[in-house]
Amino acid sequence: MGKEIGVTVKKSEDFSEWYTQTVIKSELADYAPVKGLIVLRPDGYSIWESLKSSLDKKFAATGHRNGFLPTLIPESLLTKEKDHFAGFNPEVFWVTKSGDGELGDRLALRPTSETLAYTLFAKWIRSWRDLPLKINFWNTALRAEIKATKPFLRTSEFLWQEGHTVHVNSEEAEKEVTDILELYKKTVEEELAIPVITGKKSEKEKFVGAVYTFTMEALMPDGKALQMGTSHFLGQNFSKPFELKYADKDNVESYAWQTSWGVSWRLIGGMIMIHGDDRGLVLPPRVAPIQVIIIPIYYSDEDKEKIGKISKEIEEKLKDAEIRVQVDNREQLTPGFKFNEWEMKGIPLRIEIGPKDLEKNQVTFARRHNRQKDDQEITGLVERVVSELDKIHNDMFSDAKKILQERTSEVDTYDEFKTELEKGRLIKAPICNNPECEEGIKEETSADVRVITSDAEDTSSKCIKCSDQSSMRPLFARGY
RNA sequence: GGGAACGUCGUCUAGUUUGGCUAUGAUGCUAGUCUGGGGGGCUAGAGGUCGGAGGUUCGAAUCCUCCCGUUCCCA
Repeated sequence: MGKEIGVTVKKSEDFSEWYTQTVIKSELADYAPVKGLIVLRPDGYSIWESLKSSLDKKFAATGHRNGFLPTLIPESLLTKEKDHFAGFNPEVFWVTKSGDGELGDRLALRPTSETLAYTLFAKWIRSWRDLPLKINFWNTALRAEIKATKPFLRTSEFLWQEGHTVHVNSEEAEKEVTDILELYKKTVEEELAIPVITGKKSEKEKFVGAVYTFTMEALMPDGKALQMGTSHFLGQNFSKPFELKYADKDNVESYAWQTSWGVSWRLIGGMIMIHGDDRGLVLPPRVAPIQVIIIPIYYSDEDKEKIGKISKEIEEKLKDAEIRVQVDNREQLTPGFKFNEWEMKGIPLRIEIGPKDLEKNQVTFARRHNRQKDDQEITGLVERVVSELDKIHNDMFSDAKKILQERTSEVDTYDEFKTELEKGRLIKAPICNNPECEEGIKEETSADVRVITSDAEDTSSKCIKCSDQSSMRPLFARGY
């Protein structure tokens, strides 16, 4: 009876289907009429806004300012840095017409903004006094996805932010790259309760055009790793073709040093996969559009009035404490229906208020992440809600962290590697410097080097592929 | 990159094999009523031209062609 309102498959049995149903049924997003595009509904957009505001505060505190760039980039600009363009070329959408007329120079819908931004930066920067330049853009990027798309994880247009900075020297730029990575890690852990592993990308997996790329990776329940954010050291790879030069204190012209970095709504996809369960979404409290849902329960008109009043009072008090709270006053629905609906939508804390509770001057708390219920005195309720939400966040984070640790393996042979990979593990394994070994492993197992952690150096082991002396012990996994 | 499945009221769906009456049922929606501590009951009502375009035919949701979109599985 009406069970199909909820998610109809188990997370552990059909992960892909579970994910799609959870996204659509919880009303975070819906499909757009064009292939590969999704629409963010208010609950989904609200989560994005929370992330945005948290990041904006941190960006501002570290001296970054926001700007806005147009969506269209002329072909001549996009192709200026050859490797960079080659990396994006197959995914670029082109605009070739305006009305009935053909355009002379066709225009790309930006797959990323480096070339456009750096053309402008070159105009704006004259002297060392103009540096550092630290700008961030909240926008969308468009990349034609040929492969099967998935809401939030792979779509042809996605929301993201891209930061671009310009510095006088390499040291300052490289510090920016690691500072941003740390800022991202903090945001993901503190807002989304997702534990990540940070480090470098391999030469093979780095951003096209970058000198090197830092990444943070999270492990999903199906054993695949999800890249949650990247921070690139661009060196002078772009400043040279874009003539991004400045006069230093001795009035000598030098090419500037650059970084770029970004996170996208993929973070929301990661959050859904990591925390969700068979009943649907489980939202981390700090980004939940509604943190507390109050369900009034009553039998008689008299109770209805009393309970309505107290629900309203509690709502007001929680609002004063800046908690995102809502009373579910819908009269046509039974409490049981509401419980299930809000659980599917992942609301972290539910407060039930009924006649039995009122008699004892208490309410019932029901937590989404572990489904525990207990009674709470009405006196001092606001403080307890605040601490409960923090506790829920901490529980969710430590649970996720425990799982990540349990699912990280260390191996020394290719056989063990393959066995662990089939178990859906993140695997630490020694590899040599020869790029063919990394390539070969990817071809044979479809696992790649996800991240080279700062402690990954290892010259005393044997490469799992060729048995030569190893150079490092990075983390491998299959990726999204 | 390869393979498979699918598209019919808001949602899930019957009907397609073998073309033929007013396109089936449930759920949701609206109104009323009784209810209400884990997806309520009853009564009445509204809601679809069958993903789109073309074609075959006296007649197409059903057959053919193309297009659009979605899902799942394997590199």
